[in-house]
Amino acid sequence: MSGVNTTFLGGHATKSGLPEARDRTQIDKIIQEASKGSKFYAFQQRREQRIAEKVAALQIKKTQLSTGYSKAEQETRKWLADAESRRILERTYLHIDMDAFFAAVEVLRRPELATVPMAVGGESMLSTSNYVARTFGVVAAMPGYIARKLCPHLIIIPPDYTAYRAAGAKVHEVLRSYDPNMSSFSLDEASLDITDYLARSSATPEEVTEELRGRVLRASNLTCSAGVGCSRQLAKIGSNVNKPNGQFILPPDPEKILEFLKKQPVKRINGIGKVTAKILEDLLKVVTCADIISQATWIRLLFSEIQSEFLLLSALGMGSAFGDGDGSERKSMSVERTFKKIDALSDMQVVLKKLCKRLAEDLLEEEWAGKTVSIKMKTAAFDTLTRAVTLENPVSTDEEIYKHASKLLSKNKPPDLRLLGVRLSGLTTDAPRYRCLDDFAHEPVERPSCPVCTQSIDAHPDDTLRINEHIDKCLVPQSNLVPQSKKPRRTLDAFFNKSGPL
DNA sequence: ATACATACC
DNA sequence: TACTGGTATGTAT
Repeated sequence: MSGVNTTFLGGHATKSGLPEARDRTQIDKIIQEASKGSKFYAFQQRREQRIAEKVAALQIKKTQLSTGYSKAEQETRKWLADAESRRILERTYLHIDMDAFFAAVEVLRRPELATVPMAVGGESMLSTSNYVARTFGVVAAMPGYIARKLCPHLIIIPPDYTAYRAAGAKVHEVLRSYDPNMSSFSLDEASLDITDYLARSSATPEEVTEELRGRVLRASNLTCSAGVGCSRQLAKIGSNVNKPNGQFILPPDPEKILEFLKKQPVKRINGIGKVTAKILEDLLKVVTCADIISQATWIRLLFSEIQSEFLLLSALGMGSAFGDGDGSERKSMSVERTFKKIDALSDMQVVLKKLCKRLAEDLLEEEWAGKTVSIKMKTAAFDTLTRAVTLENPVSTDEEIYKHASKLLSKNKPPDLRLLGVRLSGLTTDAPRYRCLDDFAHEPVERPSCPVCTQSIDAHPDDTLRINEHIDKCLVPQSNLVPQSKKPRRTLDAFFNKSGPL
């Protein structure tokens, strides 16, 4: 093993293929040189080692299971036939992927950037690059300083999310006219169910997609690529086929679908990343979706049921891709920051406090509270540690979150850190508005007492509005006209702030 | 419930 | 000099 695979160094170009000014080996060499000797490089080496061990363990498992293979093969055949019989071809999905989105928005403002290598991001990380930069091997998720080694003339533009949001909103508006329930994964990608639209319009999917892309272009001055298929997953894979500024229509025909997937590398499947792709290749020589089918028995024998079912269904083009379902509620909220290495607990606490404040602000905006507080620590060597506590009652203020987070930190303080994060999960919306009046009437409760006048307040302990009204009156006795805070919790928080840490 | 790993943009 | 941040989910314990 000569060095870390550049796929693990942020250099991989699984993105759309343009002719490259430099060939792949040359690019890989430059990335290697730029990374060698860094802590990050060492970390990736350890990571690759771990993956190699995992593959070795699976290889042993494979030899041990070889006697049961033929029986398992019968079952696999049955499983595949059964799955095939349930294929759904009736709905039509369209996946939209904006071309080099952030970079394209920047080009709108500064057209001269269209013809020079340019990327959006910072010295430590790039979000995207334009197509000129890609010919140098400069891609998203690559550190800016490495990108400069590949392309010394690269122009790096700091991101302007406000502009991207505005551009994204224009695009979404167009998309919603094709599917009002359109779900967008991010600013630059969206999945539409266009079955109803097609039924109404009597135009072909090709025509509708051309028209849609034309409308997106006119509304935003941005180009996009589109894929159409009978599942969201297929539509998404298809959107990559004729990128940029192109489209691909996959007919709802099982034979055409399988023929299309045959050539697709497994890495194209949403949910298969570089680790899974490497394990599949090293263990079973699986590279394409067709390989998944031909190795289906081993996949079922060696991987978990969830994992193998996902892989096989995906390879058949029947995967229920992410976003297929609900689109549901948020499950957690978190904040994390990377910084120059720190060693002292007190410095860590200062950062942690800021993170908690930020998290509390974000929580307040959507009125969430949560029962599980977690912290995430990344050492200077890039090892990640997480620690969590689950509480009796949901919390939402920075003081409460910090109280638990800092306990977790001091109990587990690593020698050094390059990143800290706080997360709140087990979320509930903390407003008492879902309680009906009956709850208040029947529950025997203790009256809360006022921290100012120390008298008991004639209100339920959850009734922060009335409690705050009372406290406000005590705090400002000369005024009868107490302006009602829209966010009652704030008043109480402000009152107790003095006793909080820092 | 907790820790860790993988994935996506 | 320098390798993100936010969210979800799968796996193992």
